Amino acid sequence: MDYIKGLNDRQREAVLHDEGPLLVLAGAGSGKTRVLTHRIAYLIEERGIFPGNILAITFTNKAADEMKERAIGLLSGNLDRIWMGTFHSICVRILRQHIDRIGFERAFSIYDRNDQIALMRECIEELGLNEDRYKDRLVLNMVGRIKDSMASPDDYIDERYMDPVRENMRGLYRLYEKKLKHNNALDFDDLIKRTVELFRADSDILEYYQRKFEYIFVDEFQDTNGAQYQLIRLLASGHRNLCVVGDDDQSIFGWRGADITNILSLKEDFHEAKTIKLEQNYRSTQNILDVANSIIKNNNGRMEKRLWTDRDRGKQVVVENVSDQDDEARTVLNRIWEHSKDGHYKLSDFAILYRTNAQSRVFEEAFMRNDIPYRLVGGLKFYDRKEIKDIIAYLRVIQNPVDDISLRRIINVPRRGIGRVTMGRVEEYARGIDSNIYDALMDVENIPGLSARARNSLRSFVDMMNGFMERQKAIGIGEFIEEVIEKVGYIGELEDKGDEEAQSRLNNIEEFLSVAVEFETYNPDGSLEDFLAGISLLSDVDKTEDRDDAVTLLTVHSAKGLEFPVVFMVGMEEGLFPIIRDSESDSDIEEERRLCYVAITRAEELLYISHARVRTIYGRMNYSKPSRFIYELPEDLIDVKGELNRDFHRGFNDMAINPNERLIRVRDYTRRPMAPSGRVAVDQDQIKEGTKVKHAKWGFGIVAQLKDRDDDREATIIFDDVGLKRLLLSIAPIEIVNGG
DNA sequence: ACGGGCGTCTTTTTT
DNA sequence: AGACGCCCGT
Repeated sequence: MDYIKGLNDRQREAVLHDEGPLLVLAGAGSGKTRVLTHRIAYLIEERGIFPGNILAITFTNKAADEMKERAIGLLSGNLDRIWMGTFHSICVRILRQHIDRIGFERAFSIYDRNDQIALMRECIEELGLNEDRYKDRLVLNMVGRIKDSMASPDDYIDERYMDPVRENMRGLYRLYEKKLKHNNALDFDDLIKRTVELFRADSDILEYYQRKFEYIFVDEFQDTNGAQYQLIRLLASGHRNLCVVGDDDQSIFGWRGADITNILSLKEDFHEAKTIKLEQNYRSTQNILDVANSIIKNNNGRMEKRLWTDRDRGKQVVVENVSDQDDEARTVLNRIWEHSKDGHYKLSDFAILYRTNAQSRVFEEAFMRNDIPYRLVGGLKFYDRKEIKDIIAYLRVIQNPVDDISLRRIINVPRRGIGRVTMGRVEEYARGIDSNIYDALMDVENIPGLSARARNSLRSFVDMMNGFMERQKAIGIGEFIEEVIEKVGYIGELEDKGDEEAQSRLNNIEEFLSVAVEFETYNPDGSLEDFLAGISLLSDVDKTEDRDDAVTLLTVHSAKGLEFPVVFMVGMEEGLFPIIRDSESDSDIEEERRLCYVAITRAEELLYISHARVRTIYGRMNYSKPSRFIYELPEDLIDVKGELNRDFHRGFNDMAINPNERLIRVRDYTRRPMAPSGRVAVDQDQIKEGTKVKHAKWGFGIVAQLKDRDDDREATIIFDDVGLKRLLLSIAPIEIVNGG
């Protein structure tokens, strides 16, 4: 049949796999998308599976679209009914149907990182906690990780050892959850967690979906977290036709809760799973693959895999030593010029990969100066612009009036004379009637202490919003949004201002309108909720327009799953890539190395790696050494331009990583590998996140975060008196405090 | 209520 | 270096 034409043996085996669970370990560029699309087509055409009974989960919406398109190319029918999308969008789709079953309303808002921060700040303030000691982002990270693993705060924090700090942490978590509920809002983590909760709460709903999804596919399985795994496990436990595709070497989202041991869990929960390895690479030259292999082999506990290709050796990988970031940009531009002037490569064949978003700026400037079109993935995002966020906040309030975070954002934008004092009174009243701001506003005549002026402003604001809610039912989304922007006075204020910035804001609003119109065209029945959810669940890659012919600038994380004929890996300096927070500690080097591996394997034909001797960070000059990863490259395969001092870095070889670390690693978050014995100051096994400790100098504190170091563990501890500190457990003079 | 001036912190990576 | 929040003067 057509579905297996041109596939290698292993790929064919995966495509034709009969019933039951299947684990495809797919090396970079080994044609996994091909396997997925062909298998889907095969199931539909040959096995007569109805597309609506297939669920395929991808990492970005773009990947879903691509997969859909490619599968359609193999089919005679269409794929309209297939469920294909990201974890988050699939969950939203389910929750919009059934979330009332677990006490939310179907019009729930979806909170992004900024909304989360705003909400957490409220919590910290409301509990009267010291903002220096309880950093919103740190608390949020903790909360997020708890949610990712499906644990509740009470699972996480042991009742027997309560103390003020721990009590506060739990209080914050609880208040945060309460506020989300109060605002009828879900954060990103909730989208997954609440869906699992829904399934656990209502077996009828679960059974419905278990029966519906006869075949389930999960792409990029190595980057799923605990909650996502639970979701898959629940859904797949009926038909057990679960096909996951992943590569442990490309696991780069550990910091976000991704748990590579899900692969082990899968083998336990679906013990009959068949494993197929894809090792033939169709993307890169042999030189590039050798370079990639020579990097990744320095990691421990891998599932052994060795990429090979029958393609040519190709050109040598070039390592460039440049003086600073401007020199780096210049060098890259010259290379691009060199390779594109004879028409051999198009601009869209080039990609610049960096470790942190901040590095894009120099390149943007260089491209702009030289009039070279580029497209920037991530970074300063369109949807992060103030004016767009304001409009979205309006729409959210119209959709879900109890969303206080959004309401507070726009109640005085544009200026309506509703200031801090007025809002203080309104919110106090809202708390008094145990309700939301919007409810309070509906009751504006009864709010004490308002000036007549403020009362009038509030009244007309509510009237206006009520009007929108009615109006929304009557007309299409594009027209509706245009009306909102107009009536709200946003355009008027900007036009009055009339400077360059205001003009660019107006243009952005114009662009937002065309997004809405486009949405309406493609989704004639789409609701305002669908529109808003669609926007908030876009990944950076999704948000970036495919410009005709432009160089792509993006982080290595964003580049996952993409490929380019020519790749520039820039900023390959110790401390930046691998990134290291402070001079004392290195972060998880193995994940950094995997990141490096992902970057290298994006390249098809040419790969340039550059490192600068001087880099300006925070406006300060820093001398930097070449990345340790550069020294892991095989000498005979690289072409070094300029000096590379091999003695310089010899020290890194001594920092060998405990070879057993990977194997010891267990999937229970609370159990961690022991550090090597000999210089253990405290029984490390006893120390968990949440453990109360006493430090010789800094007194009492609570462990907020634990991280594995090379052969040690680093604890982030919040001390009662001195606040946040980072310590290595093997040498820190701390002891565990029992009781309360 | 609002805008300007000054001090602070930042940067890991993102659905 | 730049963004952001905070304080103060209008």
